[in-house]
Amino acid sequence: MPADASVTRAELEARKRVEALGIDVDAYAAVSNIFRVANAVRNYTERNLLSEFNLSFSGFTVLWVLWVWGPKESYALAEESGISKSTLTGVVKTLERLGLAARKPHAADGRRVLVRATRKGASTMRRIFPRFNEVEALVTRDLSAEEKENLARSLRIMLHSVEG
Amino acid sequence: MPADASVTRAELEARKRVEALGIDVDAYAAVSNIFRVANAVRNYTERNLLSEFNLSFSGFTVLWVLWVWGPKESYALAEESGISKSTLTGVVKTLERLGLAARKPHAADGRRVLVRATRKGASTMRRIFPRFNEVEALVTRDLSAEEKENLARSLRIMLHSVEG
DNA sequence: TTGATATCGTTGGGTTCCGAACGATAGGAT
DNA sequence: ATCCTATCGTTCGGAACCCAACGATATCAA
Repeated sequence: MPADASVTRAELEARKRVEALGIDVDAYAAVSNIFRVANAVRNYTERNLLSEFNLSFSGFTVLWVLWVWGPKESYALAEESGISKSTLTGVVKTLERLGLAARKPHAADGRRVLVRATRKGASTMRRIFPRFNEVEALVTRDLSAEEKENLARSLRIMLHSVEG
Repeated sequence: MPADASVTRAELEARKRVEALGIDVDAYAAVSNIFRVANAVRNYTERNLLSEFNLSFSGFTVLWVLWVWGPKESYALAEESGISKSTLTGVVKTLERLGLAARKPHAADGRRVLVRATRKGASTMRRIFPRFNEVEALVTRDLSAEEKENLARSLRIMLHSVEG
C-alpha cells in the first residue's frame, strides 16, 4: 500500500475517540473522506478557475445543467443542481446579471418559468468546462482507470441508497 | 453489474454534450459523483438528524473536531473543519449561543483563542455521532467491506493530489 | 527602546444557502 | 360560476460562506 493511501492522523484520532461506541468504521471512513475530497475540490476550483469568471460553484453547476440539458423549469433545475428552489432564484438572478442565463415564461402555465443558457452562457461553458475537466484529471491523476471506474461505481450505488 | 451501479441518464446526457471536447470521462465521472453523493448525504443529514439539535452541517463538523481533538486554536480548527477562519468565527458564535462550545484566551499569546467543547457539547456529540454513523452505514449498505475500503483509499489518494 | 514586519481572530460587504410563508395560477369539484 | 386544493416561483429572515481589510499582539532587528 502506497504512503498516499495510508490512513491520516486525523482519522486515527477519530477512531480512537469513538471506538468504544460500536461504530461502523468502514462506513465512517468512506463517507468522511467523500466530504473531505468534495470540499477540497470545490474550494480549489472556486479559487483557481471559477473566480476568473465571477462564478460560484453553484452558478457553474446550474449553468452546466442548462448547457447539458437545454432549457429547464426552475424546480427541475434546482433538483438537478442539488440546491433548493429558493436558492436557485438567487443563483439564476446572478447568472442573468452576468448575461449567462435568461428566464422566459412558460407558454401554457403562468406559474412556471423556463430558464435557459444564453449564447454567452454556452460559449462560457465551452471555455470553462475543458479547464474544469483538467482539474478533475489532476485530482484523479494517481488513480488507475480501473480505480476511477470502481470509485464512480461505488458512488453511484451510494447515491441510489441515499436517494431511494 | 447490478442495476444500481449503471450510469445515470444525467451522466449519459452530459457525456453526449462534451464528447467532442477531448474530455477525460473517467475523471469526470469520478469527481461529479463525489459531489452528488456529498450533496445528497449532507442534505439528508441536515434534514433528518442535525435539525433536531439546531445544528448546521458545519456546526456539527466543528463540534466533531473539538470532540475528537480537544481544545484547538481557531486557525487549526477552521483548517481541520474545511472552512475559512472568518466563517469559523460565526459558526463558533452559534455554538456558543447553543452552549455547546466555549472560547478561552491563550495563556501566553494574546492574539490566539482556544475553542473547546463544553460538557453539554460533548454529551451532545455522544448522542449525535452514533446516529450520524447510522446514516453513514445506511448510505453504504450496498457496498461490501472491500468496496468501502477501496473507496476510502481512492479518496485519500485524491485528497493527497488536490492538497499537495 | 523603538520601528518594521508577521501573525493572530474579528469585522465588513456581498453572495449563497435553507425552510417557511406568500401571492399567483391551475385544475378539479360541485 | 365558484370554491377547494395543489403547485409554481418568489420573498423573507437568519445562518453560513468567502475575501479583503483591520486592529491587536508578537517578534526581531537596529
